[in-house]
Amino acid sequence: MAKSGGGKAGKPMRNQAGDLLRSPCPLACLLDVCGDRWTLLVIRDLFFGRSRFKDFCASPEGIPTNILSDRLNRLLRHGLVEQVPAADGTQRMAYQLTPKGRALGPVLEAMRDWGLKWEPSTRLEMQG
Amino acid sequence: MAKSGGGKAGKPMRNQAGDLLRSPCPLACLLDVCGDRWTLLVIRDLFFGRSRFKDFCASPEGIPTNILSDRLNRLLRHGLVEQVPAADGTQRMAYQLTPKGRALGPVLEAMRDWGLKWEPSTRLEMQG
DNA sequence: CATGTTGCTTGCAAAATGCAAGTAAAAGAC
DNA sequence: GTCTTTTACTTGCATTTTGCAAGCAACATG
Repeated sequence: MAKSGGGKAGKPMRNQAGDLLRSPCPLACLLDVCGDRWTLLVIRDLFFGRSRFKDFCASPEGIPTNILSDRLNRLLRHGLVEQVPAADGTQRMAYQLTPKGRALGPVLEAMRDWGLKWEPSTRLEMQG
Repeated sequence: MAKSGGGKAGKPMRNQAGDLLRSPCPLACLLDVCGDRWTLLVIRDLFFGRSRFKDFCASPEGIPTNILSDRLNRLLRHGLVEQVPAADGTQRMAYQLTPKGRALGPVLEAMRDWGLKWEPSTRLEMQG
């Protein structure tokens, strides 16, 4: 019997961060970056204009700080997020979406719309 | 100092499957159902017309069978997938999307479009 | 009935997660 | 400048999830 999984031939494909792809499927590739319970919530917060570590921590879901640190680094590595000097005049750095990260807008909108329609206990909050 | 995370008051909110919500955010709610590296690939396969356990196993990403079993049960529990008698005349059951599951179409499309645009090593395959 | 296929479950090692605590640089108060 | 607080993390560790291989029972096929 032929092996079912894995790329069948040629050189192994990699995403923009250099990680091996499970398959050439664009969906699978995105899931390797954002396929967990936290990453898209950080991206949501970035869309809401939040830009600092503490801001992400303050979101109602309560992401653990070690997870947040890991996810921000992954997003930096994959080029969805970049760091810039904070706008408040301090020495701190702020996180913001790159064009590649902002391009997830339609994904977040579609997911939000699904939730609002099919999970009645959800609602939009006044955040951002 | 006020606690940053968690629902602040009232009764705990739950999704349609009865699980506690991390927050009222529709995005967070969807991620509690589909927020991992495999679930949306199963849903993708269902959109492609695949309906049997072995079909999902045969996808190029190679989902482990215990994970597949767990994810199918979760999707059943949340009402995104249902089981019906298989169309091939045998005694077996087939999985198929409910309207709630099919409503994820726009999410998958947006994710696919993102991957095709921003991860050049991905492509649509002739599957389905 | 013998053999292969399908749809799982089980066992277990490895990895990821979640929580609390610790830390160091920067900012603000005095 | 010194003291205190805030910010942005890291570390340790217990718990949970994942991934792989194997096992197995119901069904299908010849």
